[in-house]
Amino acid sequence: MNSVNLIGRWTRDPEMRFTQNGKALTKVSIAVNRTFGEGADFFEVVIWGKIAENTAQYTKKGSKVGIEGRLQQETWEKDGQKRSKVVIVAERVEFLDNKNSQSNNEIDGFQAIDDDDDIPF
Amino acid sequence: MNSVNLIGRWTRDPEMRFTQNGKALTKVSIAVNRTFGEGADFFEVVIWGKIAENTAQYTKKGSKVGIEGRLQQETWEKDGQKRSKVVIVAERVEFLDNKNSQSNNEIDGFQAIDDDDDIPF
Amino acid sequence: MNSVNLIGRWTRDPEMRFTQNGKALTKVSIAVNRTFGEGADFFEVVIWGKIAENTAQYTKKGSKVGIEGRLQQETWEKDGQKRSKVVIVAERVEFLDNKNSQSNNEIDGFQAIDDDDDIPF
Amino acid sequence: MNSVNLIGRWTRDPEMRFTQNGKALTKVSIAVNRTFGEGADFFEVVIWGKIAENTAQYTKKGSKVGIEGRLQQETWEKDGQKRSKVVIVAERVEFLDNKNSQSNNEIDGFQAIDDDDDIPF
DNA sequence: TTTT
DNA sequence: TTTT
Repeated sequence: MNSVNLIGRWTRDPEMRFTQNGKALTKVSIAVNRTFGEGADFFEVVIWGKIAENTAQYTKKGSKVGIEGRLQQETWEKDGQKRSKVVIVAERVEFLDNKNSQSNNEIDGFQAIDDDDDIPF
Repeated sequence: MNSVNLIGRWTRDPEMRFTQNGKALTKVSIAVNRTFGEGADFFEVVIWGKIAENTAQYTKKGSKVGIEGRLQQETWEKDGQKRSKVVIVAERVEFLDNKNSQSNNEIDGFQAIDDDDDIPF
Repeated sequence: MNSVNLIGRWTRDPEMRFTQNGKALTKVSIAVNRTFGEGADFFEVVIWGKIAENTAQYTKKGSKVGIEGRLQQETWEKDGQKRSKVVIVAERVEFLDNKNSQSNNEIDGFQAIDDDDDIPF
Repeated sequence: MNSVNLIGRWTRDPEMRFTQNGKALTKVSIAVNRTFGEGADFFEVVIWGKIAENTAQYTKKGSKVGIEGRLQQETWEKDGQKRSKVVIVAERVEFLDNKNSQSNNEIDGFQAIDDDDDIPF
């Protein structure tokens, strides 16, 4: 079992690229406010596939999102030394902003929740 | 282990009362939209203590919230028959609405996320 | 967002059948012990596909499992009255028993954790 | 919202100390097997208070546990450079081993699940 | 209806 | 009984 749930805001614009296999990969980082008003924690988020594309297209720095995913340890070498860090692989991303939100029918794989009264859900 | 995380909207105004022990108890129900735009699921939510008071005071029918909690089975008797249902005991409630959101410093036990554009990211 | 994580034991043997579409569907219920030793909560669990088959094959009444999934509201009519209940749709099931545990290579879609003493930690 | 749920095994003995405030603090790391049998991810875990004491006393390297908690970013300076890493602050720890498991009445704050048939639950 |  |  490996399950993570967060609500926060992107601290920068999501950056999407396509891997050699043609799969979309978006990287972004999230600020999660602490419960008792003392600052935030910042985590790196990795998103694959259609959700990666939607996130890059419909959200930006400052966007509020809810994410469901799992923790992953990324490892690499630098100067002959093994390094590692923890990232969140998001398997679902939910737009929580007014401006950016879209209907579920328009954006595949997203669950948008709107605040505007004039949007025809 | 017993952990639940939801984002949705209250389907009615939260109803708060105080138990005989003087502890605040709020009951409300939440609509959680499904991932692929086909309707919603509706769950009952129970909240205790200071968070119960804040929820009753600062949210209402239609308010968007994120909740962390656990599943609980409530049992009772009706017409001599045992009945039971599943409710969510919310241990944290996060306001996700513009209108209702307050700073973490103002509302004890809540993590509010503002939609203002002046966030220092 | 709709995410549930539980650890508990099946209170009865998992019952599997195939739907008209040929998809495996397993129903079972789980007992989740409360944190402070005062009894348990009982929830219904629904599992689809290959995981449904594996659960039916490799677990039974009393088996200890960890499950990741989501809450779902089931509705039906009885005596002309609308009835509804909450079930957990398990998207991952992890075997936590010695006897039943199998390697990840043997059972597709499962993450088994063995109790053997020869783990290379 | 910031919620993490993991099942895995300690990769080393939990190390407990008391902070200047007299609060118990246990550090340990966990190996979480991946879903499809390809290795594991390793995360650092921090535990406070009574649960920290129980974890240090009743579990050891190789112990299987379920943890509920939250993600936290730890930051420090090294060689004048800001460094940071992600750790899991465990708010609940559930013993999943036969050998180590104890009844809920004996160990405060733990939910133990036994595999032995001869333990009088 | 309930697991250990 | 249901939110947007």
